[in-house]
Amino acid sequence: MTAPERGQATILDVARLAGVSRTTVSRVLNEPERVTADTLAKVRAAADRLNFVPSAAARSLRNGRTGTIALLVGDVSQPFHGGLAKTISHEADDLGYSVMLYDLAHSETRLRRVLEKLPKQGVDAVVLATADALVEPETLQALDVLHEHGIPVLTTVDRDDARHALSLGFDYREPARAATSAMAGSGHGPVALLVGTGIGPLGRQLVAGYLDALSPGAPELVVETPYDFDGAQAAAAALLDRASVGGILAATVPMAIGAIRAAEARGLRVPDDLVVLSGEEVPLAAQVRPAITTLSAAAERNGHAIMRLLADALAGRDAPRPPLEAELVVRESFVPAR
Amino acid sequence: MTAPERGQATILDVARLAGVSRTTVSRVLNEPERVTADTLAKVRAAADRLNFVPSAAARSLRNGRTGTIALLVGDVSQPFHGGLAKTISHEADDLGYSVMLYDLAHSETRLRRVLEKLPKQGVDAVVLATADALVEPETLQALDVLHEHGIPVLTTVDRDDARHALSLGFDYREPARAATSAMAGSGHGPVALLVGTGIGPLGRQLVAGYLDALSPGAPELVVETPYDFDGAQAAAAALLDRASVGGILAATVPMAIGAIRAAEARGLRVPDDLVVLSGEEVPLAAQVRPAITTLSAAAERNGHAIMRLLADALAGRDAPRPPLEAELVVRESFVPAR
DNA sequence: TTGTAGGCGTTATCAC
DNA sequence: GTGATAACGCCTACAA
Repeated sequence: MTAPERGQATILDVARLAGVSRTTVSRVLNEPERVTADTLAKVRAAADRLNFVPSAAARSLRNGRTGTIALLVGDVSQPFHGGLAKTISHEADDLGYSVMLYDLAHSETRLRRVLEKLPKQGVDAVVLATADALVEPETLQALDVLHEHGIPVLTTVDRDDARHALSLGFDYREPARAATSAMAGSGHGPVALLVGTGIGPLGRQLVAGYLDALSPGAPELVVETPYDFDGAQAAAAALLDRASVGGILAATVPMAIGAIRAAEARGLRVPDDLVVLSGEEVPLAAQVRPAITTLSAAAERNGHAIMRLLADALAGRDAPRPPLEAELVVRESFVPAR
Repeated sequence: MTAPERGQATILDVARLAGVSRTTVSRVLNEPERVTADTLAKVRAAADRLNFVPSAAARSLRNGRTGTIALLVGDVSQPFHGGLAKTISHEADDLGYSVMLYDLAHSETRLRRVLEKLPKQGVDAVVLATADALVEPETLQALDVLHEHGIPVLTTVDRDDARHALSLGFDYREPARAATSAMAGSGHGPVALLVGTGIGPLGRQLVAGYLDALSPGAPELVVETPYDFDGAQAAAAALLDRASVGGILAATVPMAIGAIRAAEARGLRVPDDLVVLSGEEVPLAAQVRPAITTLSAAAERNGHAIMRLLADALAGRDAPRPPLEAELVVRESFVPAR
């Protein structure tokens, strides 16, 4: 009974029990083909018997990699982010990686604190899944530090503020233009845009596309609201009180729901009196009434694309950006004329 | 220019640049009070200049703890789990811990694979946030291994299947009984129960409470469905086709929404023809129409309670279970008579 | 107050 | 095909 001291059995315990050297045990773990079938069996048996599990700490100390990626997300409790987290968790698992989750609560302070502790945490890559703007110089500097440490950073939305970051190369400007234009063409009246406070990179694209679509003389109705139901509901209520609005393009599905509830509270029916469109596609959009017409990429597709990019980055390959295209998923809240 | 080789600067680089020993640098990091103000400044300056960050790998190899907790969740894209993940992420951060996220997709195979790799990943604690049943012996064995390694496991719902696991000590049986009874008393007709497939520990509590409330002769309408909107919608549709139902108690909010949509598709109005109640409280419940009346603890409260338990477990303290009480949040889908 | 030295568990290099 | 040995970066007795 070569009892391992207490707690973990180490590679040495296994070696002793199997009557071989540490090196051989290590080989069985990492290059089983370079070892005799006989010793292989012996070692495996010993490892099993001792419930041996190699120490991740020792391993990463030795070879520099941790097998971990960090997922920084604006707010996991929002449906799009939740779906993204789910997909990324699964795909990371397939790639043999684990995922560290950091919920930012849309706070740049929080983001900065996380970014600053990441190099020390030791992650192999970072996925930055937020549409929030990065304004503080310290945040950018923290990103630079990650880059210096050779840790790739991927973003789910194109952003010029995050230097060195890889992104999907997807631009919402044209989709937003087309959507705004279609809503304006539905004859309900002026179209408004609901974007997150601080207007991040995604918001800027939406605003640009929205402005592109505005016919001369049409009012510019761009409203900033917190990224959730409550914020959007309040903002939409205020908007509807002060302006005549026939269509609302909301960045997220919860924001679209908020806008719809605000409209309903004012006796407006969707889509009869007012049409509504969301910039993200999540299952929830089909589950509410009226079901929400959405635009562009779903969380799963985003997640897949990001993870492919990530796999390439981790393997040191040059990443060919998969073209992501926006499509309109027509439901009840807005049915474009055709 | 004491250039650190390439990549990371180590404690030794800092020591050299500051003209002190490694020990002193380490002390500056861990026991700053035991060091002269002068050397403290010198070392801090050097560390700053080199962008030094201590290696988490080396640290945990040395002292055995990783500063990481694993969060295993049935499906993060579901609102309750998303909210839980958010809360736990924030609280863990406050405690100085990082969170590894593992989405189980309600698959026990996945769960087992994760559990088996956890000791090797090196986490300080595990939060098991799923209501799914644990049936395979390998799963239980994997839990035992964690226990042997001294890694505490916390669950969000009381379960007798997970040996050694700490849980909140909250039982849904009585709340489920009261809710069923109230719905039955509303005079709409027989009450049905929608629970997740496989009926896990939470489901068993709901079923028990449901059965408690059934008056003699009332039909037992317990339906198992996947834990999401689609599954519940289909199950509710089938149920409504084969039985006369006046009330539905659904385990989750998405399931309740699915039931409501199925009812609507059959021309039934909620709550006029049919009342609906959900066993979990999430913001979404207030955002849909009809807004859903819910029962018992919210994700944040659960998250807080779990993290308090966790903090105690990690500190080796005996954990006093905070009493969690179920409350009814009355919205549109069911207004109890009073 | 500060420095010296040894070891945490693993893998890579080099011999045999 | 297998084994000895030296790191990886940090912490902590123990000594000075």
